[in-house]
Amino acid sequence: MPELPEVEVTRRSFADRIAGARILALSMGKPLRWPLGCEPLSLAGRVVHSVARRGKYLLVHLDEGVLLVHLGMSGSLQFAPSLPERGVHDHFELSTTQGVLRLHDPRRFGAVVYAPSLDDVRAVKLLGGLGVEPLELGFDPLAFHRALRLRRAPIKQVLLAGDIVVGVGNIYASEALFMAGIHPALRADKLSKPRAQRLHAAIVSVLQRAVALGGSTLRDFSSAEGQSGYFQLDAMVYGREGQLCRACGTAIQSIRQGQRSTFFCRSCQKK
DNA sequence: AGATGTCCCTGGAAGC
DNA sequence: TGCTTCCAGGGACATC
Repeated sequence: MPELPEVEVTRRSFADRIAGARILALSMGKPLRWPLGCEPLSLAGRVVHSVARRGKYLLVHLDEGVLLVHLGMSGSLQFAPSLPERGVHDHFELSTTQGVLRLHDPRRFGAVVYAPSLDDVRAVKLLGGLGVEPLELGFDPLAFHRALRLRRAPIKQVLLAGDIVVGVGNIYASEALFMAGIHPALRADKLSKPRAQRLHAAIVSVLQRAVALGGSTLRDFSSAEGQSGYFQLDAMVYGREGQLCRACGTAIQSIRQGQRSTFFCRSCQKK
């Protein structure tokens, strides 16, 4: 599934090549998560200025307006001078003077939304509530601790909510909590400052490592749809229920938190 | 306001 | 073998 590192690798894979391109046509397949929000033909003639990222959203900046692209859980983007005939799961296509940008998304959890600007209500609704970027300087250990102290929900669910820090998905949340030795059901406001700092470091570490492996992930992902990603190959706890903890040998447990699976080691991770 | 539950969608796996 | 059910995932939204 496309996580923050894959979204970033995707961005880098075509940002430079599409910059400066003039849009020739835009066409949609089956409905995605949200409507585009404008008449597709009205974008013809506009120029792609740059491609940025915020959380798991790609921001395709045009000379006027911006396209917000989210890959959902099964989405992938291709950009090439020309592409093979469209398949049944290709639901968005942008033809430009420099190539074709295509979204392939079987489960259609993804989205492409047009907003006149980032200040527009549509963009603010999607991006306004996002927390800090975990791999940028704004992600500060002490500020992280202060933010956690205001939350009574289980730490795993607070991480997943994405309003304190973005990019910690279901897999990374379990892995980072294992790395920090913290039980996923612990109330966020019960983390001591040192433990919050450990968790902060674990999040940065786990995401940086994923970014470093992102290129191979992307290749795997596009060629092997639905295959377990690179991360599971050496996950410490995610997806390993019943298997032995790589650190202490205790059987890994699985619980449900907010309709999501959480994996942890009851011996290594304490409340 | 924060917390919680629901829903969107498809394909693959598991159960009958 | 063929059916049904469950599950995965991010995140907006409604409700309390």
